[in-house]
Amino acid sequence: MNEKYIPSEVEAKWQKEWAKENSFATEINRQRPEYYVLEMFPYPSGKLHMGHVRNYSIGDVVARHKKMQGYNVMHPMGWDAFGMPAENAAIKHGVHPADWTWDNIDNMRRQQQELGLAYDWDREIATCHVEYYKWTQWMFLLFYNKGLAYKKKAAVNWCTECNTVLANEQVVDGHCWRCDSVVVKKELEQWFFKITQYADRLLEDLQELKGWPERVKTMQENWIGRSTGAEFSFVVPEIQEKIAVYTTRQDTVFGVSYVVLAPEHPLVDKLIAGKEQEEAVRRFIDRVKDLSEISRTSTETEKEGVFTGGYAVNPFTGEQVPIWVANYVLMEYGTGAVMGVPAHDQRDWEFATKYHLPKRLVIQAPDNGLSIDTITCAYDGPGVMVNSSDFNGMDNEACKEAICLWMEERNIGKRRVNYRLRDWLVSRQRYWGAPIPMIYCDTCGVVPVPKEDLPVMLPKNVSFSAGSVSPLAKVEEFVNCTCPKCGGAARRETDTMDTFICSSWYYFRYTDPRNTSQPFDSAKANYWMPVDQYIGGVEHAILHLLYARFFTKVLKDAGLINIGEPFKNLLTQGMVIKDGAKMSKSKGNVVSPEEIIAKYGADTARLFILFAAPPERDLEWSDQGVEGAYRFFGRLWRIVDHYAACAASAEAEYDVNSLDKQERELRRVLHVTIGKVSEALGERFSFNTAISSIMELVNAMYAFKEHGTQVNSGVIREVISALLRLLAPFAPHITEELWHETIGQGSVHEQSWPEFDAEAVKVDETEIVLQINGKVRDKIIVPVGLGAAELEAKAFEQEKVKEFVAGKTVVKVICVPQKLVNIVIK
RNA sequence: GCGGUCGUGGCGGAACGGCAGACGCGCUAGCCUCAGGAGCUAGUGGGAGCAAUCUCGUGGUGGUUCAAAUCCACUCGACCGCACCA
Repeated sequence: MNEKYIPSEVEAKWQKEWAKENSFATEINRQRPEYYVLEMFPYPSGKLHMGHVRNYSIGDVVARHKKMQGYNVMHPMGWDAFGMPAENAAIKHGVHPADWTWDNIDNMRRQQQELGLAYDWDREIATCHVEYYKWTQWMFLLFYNKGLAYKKKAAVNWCTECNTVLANEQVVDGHCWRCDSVVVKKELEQWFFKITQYADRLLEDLQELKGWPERVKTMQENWIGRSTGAEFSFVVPEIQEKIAVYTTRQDTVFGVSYVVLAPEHPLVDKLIAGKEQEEAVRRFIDRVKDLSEISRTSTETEKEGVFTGGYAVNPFTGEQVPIWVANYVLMEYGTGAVMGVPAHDQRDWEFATKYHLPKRLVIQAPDNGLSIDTITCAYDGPGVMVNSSDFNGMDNEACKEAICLWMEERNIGKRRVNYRLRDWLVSRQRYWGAPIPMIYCDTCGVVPVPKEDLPVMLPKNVSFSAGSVSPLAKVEEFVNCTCPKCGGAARRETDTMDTFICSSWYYFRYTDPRNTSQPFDSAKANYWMPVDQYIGGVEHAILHLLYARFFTKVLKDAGLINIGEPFKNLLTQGMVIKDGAKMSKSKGNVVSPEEIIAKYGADTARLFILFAAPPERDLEWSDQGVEGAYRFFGRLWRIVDHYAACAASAEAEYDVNSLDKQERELRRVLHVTIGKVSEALGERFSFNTAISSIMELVNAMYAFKEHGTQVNSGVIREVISALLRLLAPFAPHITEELWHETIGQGSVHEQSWPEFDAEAVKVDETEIVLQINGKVRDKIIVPVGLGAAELEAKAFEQEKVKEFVAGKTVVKVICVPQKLVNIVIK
């Protein structure tokens, strides 16, 4: 065995070997429990970054550990390969997006292999492959046929840099999630998926997700934004129209002093036509529309509005109230119109104060302390109804219900549930995506491409230039087609799909990646799904993770699968940070995985990343920490080298009773370690503590080595065998090499997980802490299993205890066997 | 404003309510060495003391408990998400 640890030699050697064996290919096997571990597949940007390394290292440990535990593990990898950067590269450098993408995939796959990641490469997929996007198109048709895909004209988010529309989820603080440039509103006709139809189930089923971080569930909950209230209408007699309003505070209807419309509200025109206010209202609306989305919806922005000149009738009181238009009312939420109750809504309060609109108190606080003349802000607490006709005296919460009944009886309104969630805008005016399989025919209208005609191939010969027209629109051969219904001349849809559609079902495709007749076989999907452990960044909390849940529910309803949630357990890994900031080119603080692997090897890179912080927390990069991980492997190598011959020559079976004290102690530490590592890799995924206990075991081996030359080779073999198996999921290469140098047969990765021997960790004596009034004053060594009474007696025999107790009264004695004695004195 | 997460040595981080600081980094000393930015061994929270030992210490203030980093209340700070959502 080589005396020195040379990672490059060891790693190259085993990577070659593993590739030859295709060791991580999996098939359905009903003899063993299945386990599906998945890392979010990457966009093939060209190179792996440390975030990827962290993501895949975590997944790899889980996969390898579960396999050693006897699970039938599926651990696949693939490519989220459609998307903007490929197209930008085409515009900038004249490379075709397809060539650019496939080259990048090759490079990143090579890097993953250099990390020693245990993937089933037979299942590799790429969403830009025609055999994949054919089924993405099939999915689109499924949604269309279920009435879940539709086209509508709406004010949509437009990224000026990407030259395409974006879904609401993809706009972050008014900026594009990918390129960070400002997003503007544009009135366009676009394709949508009806995710709002699933809003309730997406919300309710969050409760099922016991294995998801609270944070992610809350974010989804916020995003869906369910609220319950009522909808009813104010009649506007002069134009014979009704203004519907949505409110969660139907208990305050008697306090309405005005109605406000969003500037975009369709009734505004009719209402102001011919009035003296018309000019002023139009000027106001034009000004508000010019404001960016961010400033328009900011809480900082001052509430502004204008009177329309019109009046509406409050159906509860018969009163006429003025109708205003104001910037703080959003057309997209509720009905685009709200009732103004200044006394009980802070926004209305501010608005009414500014424009001298009347305020009426309709809920009195429990202490009777509210008077409309003295309060200085809206009261939104609980209380008793006042100034509310028949509802006076009622508790306001109960009143909410009573008002609903009253409305429903008279048929003037109803209960309503509202969501913040909007439908998912799925069309994109870009080339590098899956073409939307729709055809426009002058005679037949919108016609879906028949499933048997799929795929709608993405043409290769396209000219790329920056601009707002989808490149596909300029490809005559693509656009012109025949109508599948009437056979007449027709045009293809030239938009492609949001790449989040591609990534919404890829985890199903892994279960049956080469199927040519359907997206996947249901039996296979049902065998593997749901994903037992999903791992990825938290940035997808309400993007990919919400879309994927939506897709899963639709596929379930379509009878394709029998599960309602795709990801049983979710681990959101933290970012990799350097000098306090996320690694990024612009900050110049990037450490490339390539560099680290070349210098220290993949095992070191993996070990450092897993050891430096718990997986869900941010990880501060430390070059010295990397050195430390490397040093540990050197230490491991030398100690195993020292005992290699001894271990290799030993029999696997030996008499545990023949061990001397030091050997017993070493064996005890081994089994303590097995226990700790097993526990740490169980539910908790605290890889850092798992590694620290393995380090302690190695330290114990060095301590043992100090003690002499005569050793029982059996225990040495047991220790090395178990040590290498414990470490194998973290550092696959070095453990494989050392395994072959010592234990020998087969691959360490084909071995079973070490078994914990409870007998081995038993000790004869244990240390007991003696406390006086909760403070540690002494420690004694006592035989294990000493009862409380004996322990107490022993404690009082101690000189130190006697000193403390002398002249005092013993109030109480607490004995925790095996742990401590606490004597309370006064 | 609403919701979530989190505050522990010089640093990354450990601690089923039971010895705070495991493990690693850094630092110090000794050994080994021609040498070492290699390796091995030992030490390493602050303060006091020659020492045994004492004392303070997990953002802050209270509380529960024999016992609190851990549980509860309030508070301060950091980060994240949503935010004029009616």
